[in-house]
Amino acid sequence: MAKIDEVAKAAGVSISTVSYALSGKRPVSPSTRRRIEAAVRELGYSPNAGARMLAGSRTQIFALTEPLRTDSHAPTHMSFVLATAIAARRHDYDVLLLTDEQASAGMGRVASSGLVDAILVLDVAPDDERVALSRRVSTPTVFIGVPDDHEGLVCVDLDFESAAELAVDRLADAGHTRIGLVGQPEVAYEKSNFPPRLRRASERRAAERGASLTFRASGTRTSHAATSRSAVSEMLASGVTAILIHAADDVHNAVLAELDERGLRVPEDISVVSVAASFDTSALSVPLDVIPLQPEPSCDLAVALAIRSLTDDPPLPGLHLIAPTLIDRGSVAAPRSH
Amino acid sequence: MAKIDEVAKAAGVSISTVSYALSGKRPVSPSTRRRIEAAVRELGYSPNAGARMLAGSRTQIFALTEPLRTDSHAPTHMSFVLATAIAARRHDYDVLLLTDEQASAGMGRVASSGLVDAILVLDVAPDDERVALSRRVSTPTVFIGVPDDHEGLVCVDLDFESAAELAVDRLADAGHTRIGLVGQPEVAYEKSNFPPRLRRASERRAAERGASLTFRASGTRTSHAATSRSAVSEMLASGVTAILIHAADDVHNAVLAELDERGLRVPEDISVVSVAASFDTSALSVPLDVIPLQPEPSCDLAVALAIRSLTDDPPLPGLHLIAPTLIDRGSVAAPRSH
DNA sequence: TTGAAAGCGGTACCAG
DNA sequence: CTGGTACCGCTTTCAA
Repeated sequence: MAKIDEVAKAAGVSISTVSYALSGKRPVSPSTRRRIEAAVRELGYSPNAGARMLAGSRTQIFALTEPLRTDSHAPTHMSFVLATAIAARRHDYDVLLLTDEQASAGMGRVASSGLVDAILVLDVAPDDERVALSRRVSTPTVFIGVPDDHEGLVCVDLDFESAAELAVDRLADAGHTRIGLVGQPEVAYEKSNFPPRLRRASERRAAERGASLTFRASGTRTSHAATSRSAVSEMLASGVTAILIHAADDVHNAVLAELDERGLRVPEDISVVSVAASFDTSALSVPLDVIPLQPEPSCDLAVALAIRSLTDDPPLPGLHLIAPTLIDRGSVAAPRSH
Repeated sequence: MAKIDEVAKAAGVSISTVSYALSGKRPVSPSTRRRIEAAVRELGYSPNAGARMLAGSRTQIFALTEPLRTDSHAPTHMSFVLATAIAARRHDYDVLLLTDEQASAGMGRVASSGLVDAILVLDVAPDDERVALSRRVSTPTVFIGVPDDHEGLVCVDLDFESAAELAVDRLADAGHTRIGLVGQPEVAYEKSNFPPRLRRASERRAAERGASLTFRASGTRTSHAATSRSAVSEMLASGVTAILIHAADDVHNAVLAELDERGLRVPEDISVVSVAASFDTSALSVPLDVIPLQPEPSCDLAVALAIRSLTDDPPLPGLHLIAPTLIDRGSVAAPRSH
């Protein structure tokens, strides 16, 4: 709770010198710098946040808006929140949590009160109402996810289209012509932005490669296991030789359990690839080839863009997509010739 | 981005009158108040956060510290974070997320920079390092959870001891003398504060009621299902007629699946009670009697205490425990006489 | 019931 | 390389 003038006195310098020594915005001789640093340490000085905001016009705070949708996968969601907070801290930013109260009023509030320097938008819906809001406020906004109408917005995300193509190609290259896609719960295809993107791109690519693609959603939250197992049954019955999974870990477990129960080995009898999984697929009963969905790259980039949008060289609006990578764990092989 | 002096001019009053009209800390005549409110609306005025902090010395921000422990149950954790944020907003407070970077340095930082008015501590460990920190800083701190050494701290939590007693009594009253407790994963008994509290209290109460209590942890995150099912098997083998579950939803499912597979009906053949569940037990295949662990009461109280600790009548240090309630869903009956 | 003005604790410009 | 000081925008005493 010491103030800057006390530090100045203790170090025998002026207030401005202390300020500059701390911000580094002006050269300070090594000797005075040392004295100042010593004084800072002695007094446990830490600049007052409010004063800094007022004088500086940088708050060092980002808002993170997240709708409290009950259907979004909590562990995945949390990992994005954490990754964002950590990325922000690396750049000396704190994160203010906005849980989308009444119609994202929070966004307007923090923007117009100058509480935050930028806004990060998480868990984006296809028709997200925060899109309109972000266009109204002057506070720079970065979307982590891609809404349908993203004109003029800065959006960061995994390139789900490429991820889908990569996955389909992987199977097609191995010779598969009948592919099954076990997807997210139905609701995710309406409320979330990336499941439809991944599904459409998979279907498109499969067609391009001359393969058939059978899609099945993975039921509701409580019926994951049962729904996914019956989806697998149907797929097998229709001659599918390879399965793509875009779903939570429990669905993966259910699919693998079903295959196991039928005595089907991976990859000898059937190939399996996990797309955009946000958990560790090597911990499954059968390690799966995966194109991981990692929070870090997206969140790091989002933070970087937010910071850059505070400079005189702001990022261009548009999609900043992260290239997917495929991790080979040996769960893909050529289809059984029969 | 309008400023207070513009509002004052527009309303034809002084700056101070605008300030008072908005804060309500001084009577303002209805007519001027109306003019001011109109001006505020016209200009879209919203007081600058930094200036307010500096002049007022209230930031209207709470810090929420959460360690990024990988073993804590994400959905439960998130529901506490959300409940806290919502409770805070109801009192015009925003929440700053501190993800326990290097040794809770964040707590010290936000405290000494005066960025927040109070600190809320989540996901408390028995030997939480944040306890020592909270004693060092002058910023009021409220723990949601009870660390081993909680002297002088303000702690809020469900009364897990009473919850355990309530659950055991429920079964004992029905005539059960052999009770099984399917608990959390092992790690939770070291890293988290409430599982041991619940376990100890259950054992104590069972002893008081002349019943035996067999405890089994529910394995690691990935082996929930298998471990819990074998736990149930062993318990049944040792003559248990009632099961207490203190675990996540998948463990509940596993236990019920195991019972079902053995042809045991609830409650005719075996009684089951869920303790401190943070999900809806009525959605299980068999609706279970439950003593719910709800985030809202704890988080609301924590926020209320934080606010009160900013007044001249701060809350007394100590445990603020929330009384548990039992919801009867018909999963308990008298043991089968054989 | 209202106004004037002194801070709150920094930042950054203008001098030296 | 260092000092003096005018703000930043609001809250709150002190006066009227």
